[in-house]
Amino acid sequence: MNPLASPHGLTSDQESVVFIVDDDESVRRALSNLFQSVGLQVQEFGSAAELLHSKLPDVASCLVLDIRLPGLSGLDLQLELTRADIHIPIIFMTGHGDIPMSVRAMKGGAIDFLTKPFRDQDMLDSVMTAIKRDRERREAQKAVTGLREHFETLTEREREVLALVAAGLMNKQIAARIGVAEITVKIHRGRVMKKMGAKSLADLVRMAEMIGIRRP
Amino acid sequence: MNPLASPHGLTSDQESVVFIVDDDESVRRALSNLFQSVGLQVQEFGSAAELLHSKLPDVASCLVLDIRLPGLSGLDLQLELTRADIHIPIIFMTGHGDIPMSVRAMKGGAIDFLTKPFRDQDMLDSVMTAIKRDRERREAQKAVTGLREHFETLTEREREVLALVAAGLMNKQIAARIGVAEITVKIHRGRVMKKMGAKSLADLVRMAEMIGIRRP
DNA sequence: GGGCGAGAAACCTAAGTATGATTCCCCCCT
DNA sequence: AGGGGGGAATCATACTTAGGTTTCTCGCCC
Repeated sequence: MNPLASPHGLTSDQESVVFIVDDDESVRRALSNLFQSVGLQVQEFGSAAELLHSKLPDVASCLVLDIRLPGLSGLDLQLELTRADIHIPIIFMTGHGDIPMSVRAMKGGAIDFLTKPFRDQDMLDSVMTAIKRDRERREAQKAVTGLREHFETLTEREREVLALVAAGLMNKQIAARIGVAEITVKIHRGRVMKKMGAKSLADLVRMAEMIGIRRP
Repeated sequence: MNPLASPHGLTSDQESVVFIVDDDESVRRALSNLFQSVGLQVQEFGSAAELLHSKLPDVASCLVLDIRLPGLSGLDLQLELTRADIHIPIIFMTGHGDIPMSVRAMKGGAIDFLTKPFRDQDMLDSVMTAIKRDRERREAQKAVTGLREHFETLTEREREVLALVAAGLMNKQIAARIGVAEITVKIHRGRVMKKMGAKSLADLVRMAEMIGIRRP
């Protein structure tokens, strides 16, 4: 049997969690069962504050959120998370929502907005989509973060040289621009390549693009 | 007075059109007046088919679409346009919509989904956002298209060399890979630079990224 | 003192630019 | 049919410029 398959026969998405936020325990229980039945891990919260005060595991995940919550509403929570630069995909559900609410949620980047009662399969589809998106976002993020860490080890001069190299200037032009000898530029340049772990100039240019280095 | 300002005192967005699709002429008339009052150009259609059969001007624009239309519905039209790879921003309006409709529209990339009656200012805000987005999309598209045109002028060999150069290989490595002498690679490479209009290797690498050249 | 920036000298490799020549293939004209 | 032109690809030779490394030396500042 495929070791990646859950005991239920569906593939478990290697480390992924669904966070459920709903003040109704019976709803949480039902959703938990649903998600666990397909091999997903689950974590339950009774309010937005509860979720905000807990530290979320660093794995692909998504939020299943009731619009109406005690304290912060679901939409408020979405806004808070966005402001905190936490971009976990959100699936909203509601029994008494309206169109402006759903539009606001979707504009805010929500994956879906389900009206109760919804079909289990619809919820599962949305959760799977959300987790897939989160995994992709995390992978992209991880690459950029790694690059930024390398970038942090550069000295001011080296960053300056990196920017000019990535802009396509020749060593002698860079030297003239920053007022040093060409040989000095070569030395900085070599160190930049080593510190950034670039195996070629093409590599370095792509790295500069990824961490958003603007031409000076 | 600022030559970019319209006679109404609001800045006219240099060449931009709003396409209105609604089967109710009085609605179209009212919207036309609204948009023209802020210096926007307008084009009206009574049905989805009417719009699909007309050739749209090549300027920043957006669609204001009633959900309920004779023939193809607004959502159907959105789907058709997406399938035809036409990504003009869409603003929906409806008097009798529901949440699933709005969610479907937003998932499909709509800018907004307004319920009648809406405030004029809300519609104008959405239209401005939509046109701004379209202008940005067009500019990005134009750059890529220009690059692709240059790419089309390359011979097979030159494209091969371009891909390997962008991947960061040295001339001698490229030569070995494709089974020619290093000098030949240099010649191809020089021609690639000229034909693509790249002023530096960094330039060329970015171009390759933009037109989506995958490392072989 | 150690990290950082700057630089000199020497040396080597990589890249880029002619010039010329050959071959192959395709198309057009006589 | 035959001939010519031209684009494309290939390679050689020769030369110039750019890029990169190593070693060593200063000066500065914390």
